[in-house]
Amino acid sequence: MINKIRVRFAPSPTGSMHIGGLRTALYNYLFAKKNHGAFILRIEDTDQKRTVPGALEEIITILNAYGLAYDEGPILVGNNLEEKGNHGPYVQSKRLEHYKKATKELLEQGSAYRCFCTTERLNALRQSQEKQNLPPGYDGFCRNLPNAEIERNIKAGMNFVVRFMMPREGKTEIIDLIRGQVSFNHIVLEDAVLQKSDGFPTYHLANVVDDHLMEISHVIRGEEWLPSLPLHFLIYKTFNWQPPEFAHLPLMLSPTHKKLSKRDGDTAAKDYLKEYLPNAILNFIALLGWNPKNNREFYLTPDEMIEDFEINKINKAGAIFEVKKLNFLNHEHLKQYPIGDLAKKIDLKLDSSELKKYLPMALERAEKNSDIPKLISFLITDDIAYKPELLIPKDAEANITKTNLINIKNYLTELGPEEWLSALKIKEKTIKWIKLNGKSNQEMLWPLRVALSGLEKSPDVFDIAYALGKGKTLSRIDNAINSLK
RNA sequence: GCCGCUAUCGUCUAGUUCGGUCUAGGACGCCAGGUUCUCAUCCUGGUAACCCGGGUUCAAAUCCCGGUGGCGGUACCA
Repeated sequence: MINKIRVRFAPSPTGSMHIGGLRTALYNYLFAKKNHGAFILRIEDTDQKRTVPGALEEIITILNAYGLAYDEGPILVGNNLEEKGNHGPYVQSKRLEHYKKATKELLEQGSAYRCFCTTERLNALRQSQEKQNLPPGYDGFCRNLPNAEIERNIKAGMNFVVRFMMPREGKTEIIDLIRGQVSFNHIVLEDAVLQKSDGFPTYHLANVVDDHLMEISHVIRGEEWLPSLPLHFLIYKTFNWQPPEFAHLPLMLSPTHKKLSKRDGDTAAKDYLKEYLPNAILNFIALLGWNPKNNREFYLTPDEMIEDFEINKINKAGAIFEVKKLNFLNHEHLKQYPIGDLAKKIDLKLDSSELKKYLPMALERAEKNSDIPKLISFLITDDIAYKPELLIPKDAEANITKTNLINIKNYLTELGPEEWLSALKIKEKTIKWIKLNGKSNQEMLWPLRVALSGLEKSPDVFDIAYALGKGKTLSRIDNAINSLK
């Protein structure tokens, strides 16, 4: 029987969660759900110096905000950090004894060794290798120290790291779920540090030990880890552990083809929440590097992606993060978002009847969330400032326009309450009336629309009139008439 | 430099496993036309790509060889 599918998202709490990290989390989530497995959050904070206070809390908050629920990992209960799941703790700094034990075992079986080399020696070594164009890496100086010397050094209180005893020949070949077979010659691999002199493990050791202990079946992570894959694989082998399956995701690149960085705009997953709907962002980044067989482009929620998701349909090459498509997708998502929720999200202080009238006009046009308040502001304010000349249609004259507006006002005043019940009713009646008077839509409707909106470009004139209601409509026309000399 | 990964329209991609149905399809963007009082929506059409050079073959985006470009790694960071 096949073991249960278990995947993890394992960020470091070293700052704001990157949008690329969010995509890694998404793919892990989709893979887990697709296979009825577990999605686990693990925090990799083995580097004490780089750990940022509050970053862990932000990771949890962000994952929640995007709706990527995990089955196990640290959770926030109020302001308190707790955990769920029975493979914890899920924060690496609380798992030190596991790594210590692993290191000890490796040392005892001779698969790792203590290295007493100083930073100075290591730097000098690197420099000379660079000068000679040699492959960089540790030269194995401490690889075969006599036991007596090791004892002496330890007794003398010398600092040491623990290095992996990398085989000097052969190669490691691994099937990556996305890339197929990848292979690495051992000879160019160095004896990587497994345990730092402060007693903390490096990523390499901690990630292998934890993935094993947490029974992770598939490691889905960024391509930047591919070069250290053979090391990880060999560590599993050394322990005689069953290695998980691996999938290395392509990177997300900036429009300048570089790794996505601050210079290219927002990189933090939380920044996008300001301008875009979470599901629109997820829709966008999911398709950046993955595409379903059916070529579907629109997913209202991540859960709609689950059925279509196939990990081997993820692309190998890096994808450029082009925000134009995100704008388009956000527009599509906006149109389908429940109006009440949306009002809450962008903090619109309007009652529900106003929302029902106003929002559809904005949603037809908005790409970013912040476009919405801008698009309906002319409806809310009583102070619409515009140049009177704007009222006059192309090739028309001021006095005629003024007369037209007066006629429209009189006509609308007469219009009964049953016509004011919908934009469509107002429209049908008004279009007939204009025709009956031998006028063109342009000479009548343009001034009306500007009078009501104050804008050169705006939503449909009848939508506006209906949203404004009879009273406001008439008073805005009055203002327009008065502004024309 | 060394190691690894990678390469189809401006961008995201389909097609590459099993060579012909690909004068390379879709989406975004952009352009034009239609609908329309303006904008947006909607509809129609257009724009634009197989990294380069050899080879195999009746036939190559697809197979082989050799280049080149891009990205990643090269830490007691992850």
